[in-house]
Amino acid sequence: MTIRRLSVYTRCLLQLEEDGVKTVSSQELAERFNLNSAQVRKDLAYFGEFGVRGIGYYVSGLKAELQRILGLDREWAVALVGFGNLGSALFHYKGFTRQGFRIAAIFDEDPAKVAREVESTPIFSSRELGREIKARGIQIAIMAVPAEAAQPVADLLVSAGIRAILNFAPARLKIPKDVRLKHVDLSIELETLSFYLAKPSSR
Amino acid sequence: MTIRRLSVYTRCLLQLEEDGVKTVSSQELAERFNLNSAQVRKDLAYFGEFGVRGIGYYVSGLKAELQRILGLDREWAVALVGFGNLGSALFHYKGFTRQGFRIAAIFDEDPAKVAREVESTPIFSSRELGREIKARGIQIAIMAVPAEAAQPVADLLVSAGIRAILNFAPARLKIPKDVRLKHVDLSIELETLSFYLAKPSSR
DNA sequence: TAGATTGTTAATCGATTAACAATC
DNA sequence: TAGATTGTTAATCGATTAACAATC
Repeated sequence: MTIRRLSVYTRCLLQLEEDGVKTVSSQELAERFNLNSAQVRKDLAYFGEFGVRGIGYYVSGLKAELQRILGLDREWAVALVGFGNLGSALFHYKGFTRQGFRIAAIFDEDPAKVAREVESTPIFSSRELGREIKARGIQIAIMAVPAEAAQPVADLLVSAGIRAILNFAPARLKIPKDVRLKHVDLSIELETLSFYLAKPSSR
Repeated sequence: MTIRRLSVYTRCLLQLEEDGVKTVSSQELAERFNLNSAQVRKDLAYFGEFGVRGIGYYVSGLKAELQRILGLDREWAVALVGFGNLGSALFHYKGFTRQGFRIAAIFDEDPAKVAREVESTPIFSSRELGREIKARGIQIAIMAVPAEAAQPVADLLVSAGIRAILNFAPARLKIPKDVRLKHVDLSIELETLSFYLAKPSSR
């Protein structure tokens, strides 16, 4: 939860920096997100003393610190698995690149696509997944495969040593307990939304 | 958090039903997800008494109950805002439809796209957003617009009375406090992943 | 020095877990 | 009846908030 909030603060600091704001207090940050100022201070103090008493936090400095903590100060090599309609769009999507996630290799089953290149990014067969992931130092995978392929592909990624998955397939991945792998199932986010609408009165 | 877990249980029950399993205990469910069986029982009991003492839960019955609670027993009319590369792929993506999210209208700025149809789904100008959303009973929007368009589009959606947004734009939406609107910013999920990799030793 | 705001300790709140009577 | 497992109460744990000394 703290990490989620750090991500939110970072976005806000980027905006403040653009607006030319030099310093910001925990109170000001808290108000923007309906949080308690003590919580903001605690979140920030957890990773070091970034603030200045009587002043607050220097926007640029704090932003840089948070980006470093979140791993947004570097580029991540990403594998895109599944190069159909969705995969192709995600490849061209600027959103990932913008945050430092560079698609270093594409994987697909379709022999017609394999061994070709898109904007100088190579497309491999899923059979080559393990080798290429290691060779290219890829730690994150974006999955855009059909639901039925989701679990087999996830298993492949696990044995290739991938460490994080953003899963667009409408299936919940089952990852062995002993594997240190963080994954986000997009479909769960959607289901959460529908609950909110189905039960407008509660929470 | 309970809702997130209900979503996970539902997916598991679907699988169990396919496998022909008739009943399941809180203990069995808990083991699958590294949860405590008391927590599973509490999650389920919160919405009614679905279990049978000495037996457990009937898979089919519980699945149906959870789907109802999550609003997955009906179809939701969804607006797709932004029909570029990503928007177009999301439109053809089976994942949303599969879970009952039907794209009822598309919105885009590009005059070349407006007033056309894709697979009998009409494309409107963003100016028509308010009218069409009301006319079609749309409550959920999927945003696939450029980062700089994200906030203005979100504001439009808010005034059109939309109640949930799945945001693919790499920007964190700012929603007025008095508006009851639930939104998921996909980019925050990504940033959470990178943190996990940047700090492998902690938490 | 006076005012502001941090970092942190202690108090509060909420969520998770253990334990068990109820009951199939 | 004996065994299993629920729903729920009480105990525990962790996260949020209030309060305040430290300090710019």
